[in-house]
Amino acid sequence: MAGTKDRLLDSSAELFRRQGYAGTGIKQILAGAQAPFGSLYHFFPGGKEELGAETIRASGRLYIELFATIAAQAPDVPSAVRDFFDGAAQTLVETDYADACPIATVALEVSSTNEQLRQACAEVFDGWIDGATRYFCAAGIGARRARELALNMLCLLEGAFLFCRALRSTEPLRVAGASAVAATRAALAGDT
Amino acid sequence: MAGTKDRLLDSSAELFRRQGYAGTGIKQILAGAQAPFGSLYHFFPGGKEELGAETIRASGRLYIELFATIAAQAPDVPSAVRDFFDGAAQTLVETDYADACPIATVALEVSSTNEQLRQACAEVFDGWIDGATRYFCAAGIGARRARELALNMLCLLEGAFLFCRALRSTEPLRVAGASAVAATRAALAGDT
DNA sequence: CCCAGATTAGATAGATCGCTCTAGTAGGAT
DNA sequence: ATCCTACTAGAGCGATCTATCTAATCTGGG
Repeated sequence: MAGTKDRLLDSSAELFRRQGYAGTGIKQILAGAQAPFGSLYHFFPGGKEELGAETIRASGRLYIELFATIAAQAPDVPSAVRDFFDGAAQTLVETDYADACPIATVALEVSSTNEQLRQACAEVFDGWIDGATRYFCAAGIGARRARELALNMLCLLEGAFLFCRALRSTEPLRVAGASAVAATRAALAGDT
Repeated sequence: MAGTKDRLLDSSAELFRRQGYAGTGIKQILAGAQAPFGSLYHFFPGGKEELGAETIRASGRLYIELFATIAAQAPDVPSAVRDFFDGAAQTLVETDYADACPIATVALEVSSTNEQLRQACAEVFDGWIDGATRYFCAAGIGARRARELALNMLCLLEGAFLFCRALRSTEPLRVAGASAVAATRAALAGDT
């Protein structure tokens, strides 16, 4: 069995992405992790807020790794983008439209209410944007164009997640994915 | 002074978009509306949930009207899209990155936890997608293409809102807006 | 003027919140 | 064997949550 600290992070990550930060109680996190009350404050003396910040950063790292794994298996860059969107749609259906972006729900909740958590989200998002930009740069796209493509892809993905979850449909993700793939191809072809 | 019911809806709309549904307390809503406790349960016997559902629908209607107002003043369709994104960025800066999408925060929170509120969000989103699709159709874009364009524009907008708020930057909105305008032009030109 | 319905006003109930506290156990180092 | 640190365990605190309740106060029609 994984260590208690990891179980706490896993439990809170799953609950935060589904019902947000404010909507998730400490006791619910502990029940999910099968951990006693004392353990939480042993590993996270800062309480819920510290657990939240660490959960956000850990979830962000995991999501980068997911993209890297998919990209490594794809034959080319547009295929990687397509596979990433397809995989997201599949996960969405498999989890009854619960598991989309690991931190978007929390990010919107805390952006205007909790500076520490907002910064954790900002760090994760910056890492995603930089990572995607470098990935596109490595494929031969110019730096400026690569960053725009990265931002467009991520905006399309996050927006589609929002609509898919509320509408209980994968249509937004399919349309946005097709658009992201087309934009990637255009950038690779050097179109202005 | 506006009626108490409207003040309650306005107050909750402002608070929900900034800190979400679970993160907003009834007392906070009442303080914002300068209304007594009894009034809330007089106008909304269903309590917080009924107020939430009505707030979501009212906010959704207002946002459609905002787009219609901007579109009516724009000389052509791409300009309307551009002005909408520009206006969103301006509002974001003016409100210290607080006022973005009126219901996205709530939508992500409730999509997996509260079926009644999820449905209210779904209705609003459906209305936005249909409205934008009809707008693009009226400009001469084929029905299927118009719906894809509408979804892409809305996904870009919502995703950009998320990143802008967390990163405290308008860059995502500017990049996404440029992309939406380009997609609109391409659709109008009949490109495949 | 008076009555009835609409609305205001806020005390309070009962549950749940995040968190602190003390006490206990497990396991390795010496 | 003992001791020390790491961790487990959960009772309980004060605060806050949503919601209910009763009473007071408007306001328009007869």
